[in-house]
Amino acid sequence: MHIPIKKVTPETEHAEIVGWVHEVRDLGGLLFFLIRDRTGILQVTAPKKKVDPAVLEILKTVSRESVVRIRGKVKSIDKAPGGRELIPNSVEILNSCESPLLLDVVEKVPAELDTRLDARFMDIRKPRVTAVFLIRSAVIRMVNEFLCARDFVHVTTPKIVAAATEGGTELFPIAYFEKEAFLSQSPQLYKQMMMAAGFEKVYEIGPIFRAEEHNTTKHLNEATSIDVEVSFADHQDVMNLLEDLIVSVYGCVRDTCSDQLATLSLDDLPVPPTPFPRIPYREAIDIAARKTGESFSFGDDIGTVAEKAIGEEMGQHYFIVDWPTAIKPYYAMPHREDPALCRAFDLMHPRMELASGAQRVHQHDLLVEQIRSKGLVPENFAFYLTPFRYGMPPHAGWGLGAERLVMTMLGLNNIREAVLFPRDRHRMVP
RNA sequence: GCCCAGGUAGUGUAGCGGCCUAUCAUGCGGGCCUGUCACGCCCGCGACACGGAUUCGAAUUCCGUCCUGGGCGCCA
Repeated sequence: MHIPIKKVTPETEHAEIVGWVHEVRDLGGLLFFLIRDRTGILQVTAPKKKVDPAVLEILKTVSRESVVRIRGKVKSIDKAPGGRELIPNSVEILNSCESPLLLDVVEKVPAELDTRLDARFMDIRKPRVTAVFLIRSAVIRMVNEFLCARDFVHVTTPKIVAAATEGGTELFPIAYFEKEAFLSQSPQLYKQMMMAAGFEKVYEIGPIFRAEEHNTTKHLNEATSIDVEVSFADHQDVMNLLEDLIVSVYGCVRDTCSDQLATLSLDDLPVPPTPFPRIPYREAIDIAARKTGESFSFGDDIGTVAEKAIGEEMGQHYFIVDWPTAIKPYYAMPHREDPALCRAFDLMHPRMELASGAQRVHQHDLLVEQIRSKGLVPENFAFYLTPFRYGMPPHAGWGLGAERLVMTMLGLNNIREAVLFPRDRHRMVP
């Protein structure tokens, strides 16, 4: 049986490995092959005079990125990468690879993102890209573990929805038999209904769809949202939960993904310092005004320039709290003493927004009033409002963008780097 | 959606009216090489997005089309 390349150490005697031919160096009397699998790279060394001529014959014909199985004797040697190399006894080409390659897996020559995404399967073979997705996998696993450990119920809510009820963003219309339906922009309404169902703590990690024609490095038309909703909790409670989650995920990545972090030259991944500052919206726009020289009025949304300026000033993760009720969704709970402000918050990384959440309105009549004040028609989503008349507990929650979390954690320049097959304004394939 | 910048071998680039039979790197094919690790050396292969216009002459200027990147807006 083959073993992962990472498990081949200077102490190993014999090994069988399977993987891709990463690089070939023919020195004449000596052949070097670098064989790559998900876990690492191993040098296979073939001195022409010492290896079986039949093995040599196969080795001489194998093209880069072909899939091979190699058995041999492991030699401990300082000169080889990782202090060990494999002297082959047998070589089998499981599938040969065409040439030229679609892009350079060894990264001697860079490839543009567009080229990379067209040949994504091959792009992902690059150790640096593999590392990003192994870390992403670890992040998602840790979010699951973190929330399970706190008695959260994992739920799955529909992605095909009947109406554009939530407002805020454009939705993708789809044909649903003889009716029009939409792809869900967020599980918001459903996770709130789960509060009425009595689950108390729910989470979902799933796709969300936004039909915005944006063209930026931090937006996707299909993204992954980590959504949480908690009964008998307020905005402060769920902010604390979110902060704990972020710190915990960073810590776990640092502890369990050291190989991948090293591949990305991020050996010292800093865990964000806590507590994350909570700055009121008014203070945030003051900072933006001071840093940019532009003027902002209460009720203005925080645009890209302001967001950057505030992020620069803060220099770490932070929350913006006490948002104007007018620019947050109807389900955000207004402050009792000042209804112009609400119990909504955004979690910010210096580069961008990561999450937004709020204590929700749980009183039916107030919710209806707020829906009307946003110019929406309550009758259009009775399915959502009904539970509020039959014992809806007070609750709060948030939604966190998984891609943005990974992107900011690893310092990726483009959010597309954090998605296997990104969907943007112009790309549906592959 | 607006604005800007682009599309040159498989990949990444240089060239920006005639010195272009188009540069360099990588790759691929052939040759030499026993410790490479971006192996090295020699020979060769391979490209101006598409359509139109201007011009004696267009990769280079202009118009249109398609495609891409970035900034902003919108949005999370």
